[in-house]
Amino acid sequence: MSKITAAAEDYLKEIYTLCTHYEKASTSEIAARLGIQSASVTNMIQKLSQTEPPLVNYQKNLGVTLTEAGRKAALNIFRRHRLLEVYLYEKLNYAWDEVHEEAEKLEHVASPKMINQIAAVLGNPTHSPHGHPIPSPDLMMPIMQEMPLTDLSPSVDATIQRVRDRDANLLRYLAQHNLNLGTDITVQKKLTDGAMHILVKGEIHKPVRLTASMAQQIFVNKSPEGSELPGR
Amino acid sequence: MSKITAAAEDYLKEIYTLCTHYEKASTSEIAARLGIQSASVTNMIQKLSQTEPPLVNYQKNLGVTLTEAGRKAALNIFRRHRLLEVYLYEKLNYAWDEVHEEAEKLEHVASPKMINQIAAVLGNPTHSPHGHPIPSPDLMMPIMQEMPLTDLSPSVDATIQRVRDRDANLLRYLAQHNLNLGTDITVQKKLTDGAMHILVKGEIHKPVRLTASMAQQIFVNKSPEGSELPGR
DNA sequence: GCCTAATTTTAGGTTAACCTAAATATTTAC
DNA sequence: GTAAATATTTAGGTTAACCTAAAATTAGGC
Repeated sequence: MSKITAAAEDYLKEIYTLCTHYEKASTSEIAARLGIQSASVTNMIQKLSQTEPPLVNYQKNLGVTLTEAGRKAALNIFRRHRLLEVYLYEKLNYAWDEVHEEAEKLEHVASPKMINQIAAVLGNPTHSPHGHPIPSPDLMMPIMQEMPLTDLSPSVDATIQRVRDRDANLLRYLAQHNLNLGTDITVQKKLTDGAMHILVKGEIHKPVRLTASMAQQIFVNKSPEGSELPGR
Repeated sequence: MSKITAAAEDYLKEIYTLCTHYEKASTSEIAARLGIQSASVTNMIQKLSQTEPPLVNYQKNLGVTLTEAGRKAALNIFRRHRLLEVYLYEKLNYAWDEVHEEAEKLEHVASPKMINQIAAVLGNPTHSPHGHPIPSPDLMMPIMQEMPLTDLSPSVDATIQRVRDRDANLLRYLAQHNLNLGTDITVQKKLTDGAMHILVKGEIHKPVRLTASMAQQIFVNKSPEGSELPGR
């Protein structure tokens, strides 16, 4: 149980996210997402598979998955990261497009005590400012009830539940057009290339245009049943 | 003006403090205070003297001083460190013996924006929880009016103004005996080895014993003139 | 099924920040 | 003033985390 370095923590996070999507995380995908060369990834993965206990399952050319220890470590980092995001947003007046970058650095140095205090002061929030679930202190991940905005049919009422946090420009654009977490919306029109026009409920403004790649980063909840705002 | 690494920041802080005491900082003193080997210090100093602009003045075997750029950088780090300490103390319920260690890590990653927000939320404090002065945004260091407790004559009323922050055990001991910043005290008796007995004003408890090395880390203000509490 | 393309790994190199051991300066002590 | 003690620097080594280039493996196209 030696100390996990900041770099290793970044790998674990990416492997976690990739594995929720694809079963196994490939060397080149990890490299692309971390913005480094695949050779470096192979290298780190080999190290992570030789720690005691191992953090990843690795066999040459076959992709990586997390071990239970690796999964726990990853959940812990997500908890830290997302609590820090909420804290910056709620207590230090950060905008939601600014919190990710700062949390990315703080998560590697904040002590368990600091994370506990932050969670306590915030009242144990369950979701980040972008709607990502925050693992509980015993590392259980809250279940999200959501669908991709791209799957929402026109004229159906829905609420914005989650937005990916990597693209600060997107987050700024959404905030500018009043598309925030909890905002009720409808798809007015879908274009053939995947772009769409969105109507914000209760506003008479002209519709907000979203490109396909923007829409892909937004997740919603159909209104009738699930109209509660997540705790942020 | 390339980026100053975390390790370099630690060197600059130590060189700053040593230079306020001794004119020049010696390799071995820096090494002792950072808990590393002198050879490593020589190495880093040579690098710090070759940056553009140089951060330290260095000539073989003659000790180091900070350049103006180095001094500015050091003051900036002290500002960050001490603001973070106040923040942890005031907003996250840290005890004063816990803040130093946490701030030591956070200071290297907190962005200028974060430091600004923290300063604003706290109302621009001028002193750390241990009474150390916090450089202003334009890096002016508040002037301290204080004397070493070891210089205080028995029976003279004084107020605790500053305590060095490196020794968490000392800080805990002081807090346990109600010796906090702003506490009014008197020296009851000085022993020959430099130890002393302290009376806390307004308390009927038996005197608090301080060893010489403890007393050396405490700084006070004689009461008549300067009885204001520092802003913390 | 074979060949090309893409992916992954190996091999060797770089930088930052430490280390130890040995060499060189400097200071102190008598 | 010289020898012994102390301080500083040099030289060479280690580890973490990246890199590039080349070799090996796997996958896709027809």
